[in-house]
Amino acid sequence: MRPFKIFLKTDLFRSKVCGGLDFTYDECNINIETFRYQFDTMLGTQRKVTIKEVAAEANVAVSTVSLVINQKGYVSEATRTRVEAATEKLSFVPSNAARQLISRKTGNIGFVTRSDHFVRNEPFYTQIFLGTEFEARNQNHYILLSTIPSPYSPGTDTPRFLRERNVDGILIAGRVDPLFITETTDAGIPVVLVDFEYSGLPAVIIDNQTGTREAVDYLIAKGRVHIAFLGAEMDHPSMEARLEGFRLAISKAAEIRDIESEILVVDGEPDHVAGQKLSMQLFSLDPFPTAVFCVNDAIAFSVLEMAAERGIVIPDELAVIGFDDVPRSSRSVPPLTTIRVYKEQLGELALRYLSELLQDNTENSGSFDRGSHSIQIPAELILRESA
Amino acid sequence: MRPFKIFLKTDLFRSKVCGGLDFTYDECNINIETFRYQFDTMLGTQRKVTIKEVAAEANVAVSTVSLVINQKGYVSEATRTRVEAATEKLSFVPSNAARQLISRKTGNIGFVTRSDHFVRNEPFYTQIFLGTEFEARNQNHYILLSTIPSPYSPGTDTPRFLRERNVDGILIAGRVDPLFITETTDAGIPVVLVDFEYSGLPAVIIDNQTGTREAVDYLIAKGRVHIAFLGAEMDHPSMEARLEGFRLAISKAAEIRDIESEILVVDGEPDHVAGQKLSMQLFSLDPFPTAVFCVNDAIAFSVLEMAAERGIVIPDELAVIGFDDVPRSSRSVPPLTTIRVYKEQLGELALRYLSELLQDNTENSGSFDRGSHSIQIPAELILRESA
DNA sequence: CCTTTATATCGAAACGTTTCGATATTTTTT
DNA sequence: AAAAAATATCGAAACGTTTCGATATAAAGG
Repeated sequence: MRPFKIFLKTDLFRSKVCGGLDFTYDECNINIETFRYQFDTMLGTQRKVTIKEVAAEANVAVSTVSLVINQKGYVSEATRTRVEAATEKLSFVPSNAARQLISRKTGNIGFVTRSDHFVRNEPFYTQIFLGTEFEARNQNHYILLSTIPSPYSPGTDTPRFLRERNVDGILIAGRVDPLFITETTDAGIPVVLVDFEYSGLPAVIIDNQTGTREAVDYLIAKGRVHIAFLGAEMDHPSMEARLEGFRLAISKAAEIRDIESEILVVDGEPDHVAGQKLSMQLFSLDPFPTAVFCVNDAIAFSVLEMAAERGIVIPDELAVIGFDDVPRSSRSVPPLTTIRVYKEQLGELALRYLSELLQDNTENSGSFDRGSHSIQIPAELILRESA
Repeated sequence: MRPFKIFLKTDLFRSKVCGGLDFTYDECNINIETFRYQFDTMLGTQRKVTIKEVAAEANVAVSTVSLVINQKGYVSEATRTRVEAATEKLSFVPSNAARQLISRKTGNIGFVTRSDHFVRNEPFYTQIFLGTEFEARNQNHYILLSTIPSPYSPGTDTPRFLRERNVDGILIAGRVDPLFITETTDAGIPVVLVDFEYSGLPAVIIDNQTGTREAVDYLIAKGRVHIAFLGAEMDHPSMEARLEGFRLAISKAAEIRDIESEILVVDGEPDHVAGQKLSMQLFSLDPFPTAVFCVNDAIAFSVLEMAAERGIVIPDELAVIGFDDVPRSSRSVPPLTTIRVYKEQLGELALRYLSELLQDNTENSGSFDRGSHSIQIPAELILRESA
């Protein structure tokens, strides 16, 4: 809009500069942004196109362009299409940095999980992560991933995005050191837990209890009477719920008594090591059970392996059911009957939940979080050949 | 520095406002940033502390604070300590958004891998990712992860960070659709490939050939004469290199002839499906080999399983060597002798390489990339019980 | 026909940094 | 002793957006 003048010292330079442009030196009465854009492209200096160039191209003010791309306020149909054409033509993409700066939001969401969880053999948390990543695209968020060590020391191990306040909210997947959780909530950063619960914070979890109950009901319906329970890390809320589900299912079945002697648990992570210990205990049980519910697939695999070594026929002599439905479950020998957890969906839901929380936060700022809920998502019994 | 005045309409408001502050209404001759800071904290409106407040606290200009925290230019020892104290006191963290805006850099690095690679059973690429994540902290970068589908369609599947130019560089892990690679290079974004090579682009790869040669040399040294090679996806540069290493090792051994009949390959990913096909072929070989080199651990596991079914004793009747050293290798039966790939290190190195590239790019902008190299990192033969 | 309301557009300020001269002081060189 | 160079500090402009009035026109209401 505003006309401008260029003062060039030599004729040579003058011809050089204006030679590549759409207008001559004499008629430099042109929008300065258009000039800069042309000048830069002529020199090969590819600057990012900004809202200013779009505005110049569409012959409107920058504020109008802003209104168009954010779909706010009043804009006439005519200018809207004009601006959109300009945006398209110059292939304009708004600068994230500038937006962050003015909106005082980062648009980033942190995803935190324990490093040992993340690299373990079965890609459980990896799949959850991918679920959040997928949903993040819809919600126009970026995910920053950070793993934390298991005994966590605040300050030292603090993820960079937390230290630099470079996230709007944080997703915590799986059990982590409570010190980390309090560190983030103390920092005033909204948090949603995934596959874990802690002190009433918003969480997205699996309906462990119902899932387990269905599985055990199935075993009972198939006429199995001696059903063992193999568990580990029983102070984990999910594990507690699974045991609870187990007890509930058993207690409903009139024909079964004396449960406790068939509930086997060990300390530590429910991994293959625990699985081996538990299998040993299982196979020395007397009377020998006809079915076993394992608290996760890793333990079930151990049972399968050890049964194969001892020549115990599955499922005829022993029915085995796991939990999680990791990819390997479908190709174990025999394929494992297990409870499917929709991991991607878990991640998706968690992100959407957090996203909503952030929305609410800004709309009525400082409002109390209205009775933070746990969202439960159902798990599904998948029948394969081990039960 | 600049004195200011506040005009408050009522006495009540006047007392309210100044009541919580360190100074009275009469002596409002104070730095305005200090006032705002105090005022905000009084109201409980926790604004992020900015460089301005630090400057006010340390009684210097904002530019001086900037010089101190970036360790640039001339700053006297006295003011430096004063500024550092202020920074510490107010626990100031520079705003990423503002920095990005002015520096025209995002500080982000994209990590791209195929989704099926990322969620596969063995956390190979997950570990590479964690390596880059680790190094990213040192280099003050954030990692944005995105997976892409295997037949990739540019435009539709384009990761958001690429579309929005929200990364300074991209790391591509494992084989991806060439269309994606050209899309990023066309966009002028520096890229480093990890565990894959393509058209002379900078890459960080494993020394596949030497690794394989060492393994086969070891088998030969142990007196194995009939050595088979099980491979898949042989158009992959890494696989080619492994086969080349195999051939080189064999050709050096005078006592071995007729290799080709013992080189078995199938198409498609080198996963357990390929492993089963290859194992079938292997076990129908005549004369039956005394050792087998598998192009990765997944295939080796299949061999192990099928050997167990057929009662073939490992390593006595058949020595088995894999490649990758995934976590499961140490607990297979028998534990797998394999070639260890330092996955975290691979990721670390790739990030450092990319980081250097970015540095160079800005320093002498527009310079040609001086003979882009592939960095090879050595693999190590790990002796366990299968060979 | 005048007043209010809705629609349309714009300019300028703000967000929180970094960097580029400008200026002032001290030290070194001639 | 004067000139040049090094040191120290500062103010202002810039980065690319969004948002807040202001202003102008068109439509609606009395």
